[in-house]
Amino acid sequence: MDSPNQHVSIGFLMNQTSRKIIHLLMHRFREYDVTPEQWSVLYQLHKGRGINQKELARRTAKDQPTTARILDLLIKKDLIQKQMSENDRRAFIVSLSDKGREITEQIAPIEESTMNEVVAGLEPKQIEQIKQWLHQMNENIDAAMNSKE
Amino acid sequence: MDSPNQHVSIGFLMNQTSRKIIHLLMHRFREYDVTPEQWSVLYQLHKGRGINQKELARRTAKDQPTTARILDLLIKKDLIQKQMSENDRRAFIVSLSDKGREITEQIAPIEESTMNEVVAGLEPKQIEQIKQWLHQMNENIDAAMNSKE
DNA sequence: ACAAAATAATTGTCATAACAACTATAAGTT
DNA sequence: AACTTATAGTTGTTATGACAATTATTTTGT
Repeated sequence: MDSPNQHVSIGFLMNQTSRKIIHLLMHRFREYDVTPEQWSVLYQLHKGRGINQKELARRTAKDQPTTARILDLLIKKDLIQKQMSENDRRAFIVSLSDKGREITEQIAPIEESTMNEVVAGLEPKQIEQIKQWLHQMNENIDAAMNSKE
Repeated sequence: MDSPNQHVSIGFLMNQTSRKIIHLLMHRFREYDVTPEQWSVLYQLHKGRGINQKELARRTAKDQPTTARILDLLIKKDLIQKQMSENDRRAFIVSLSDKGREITEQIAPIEESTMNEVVAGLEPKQIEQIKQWLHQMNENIDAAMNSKE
């Protein structure tokens, strides 16, 4: 706990904090045998129906292979199912199983209260401010990636 | 680019931003055949001499197995070397090779300018503010992990 | 001094993530 | 319609990260 915070790069700190959040969520979700990344997929499926894998990958900000592998695990656990799209035989529509819906609804409040613990001591306005700055950084990164390549 | 930023959890956003930063750095470092995580190890070795693996793991905020595996890769690339500690025959002292030092010094300004691009549009005071809030979250998470387990 | 506990490092396993290559299907172009 | 290009999804490879178990050494407690 020396925390020489001033001399640490913001990139390093963000990476560290992000990993710690995932780590904490993993602990809190452990009894449901669902990881935070798996939960982010379940959560998107709970919010919006009739989504194919590509769209799901976009909404969870993962690439398609990563999404496909998470879906494999979720199918093994009987939390979701895939059905072939009627319009496009290349695509699959992914949806929650009954068990998946049940678990998602159980985990949602745990995720919410855990994230409240993470941002304890910060005002709602400050949290909105961080989000706005993070969004700005995201745009900067997109611009940097596009300019150089 | 729909960016419905208000409805996205701060955990999700931080994770996404953090991954994008790593992704951008990876591109910028690619010609040196060094990943951002490998670079964080090289950087710590450049800052402080005579460090063993455990201490290096602490300073890079990685666990020991992850650190050991990164070191294996860096040894294969001839960027570092390990020597047995004289005081403690369980431990190894890790240090940069000449090639490692050279590459580290070449990459350092690239990392710095890339991170400047990432935070473009943010005032130094705002960046300090974010770091402080991130630090606060880190402490909250540590407290949460310790209380529950 | 000796047994027990702690510590430094490694190895194995699984999940996530990026990237490239591939298959199958769809959309476009002529 | 045939040919080309684009798209949805999968699979393989490598790196990172968490965790558990193991080995070798050191420290502690008596």
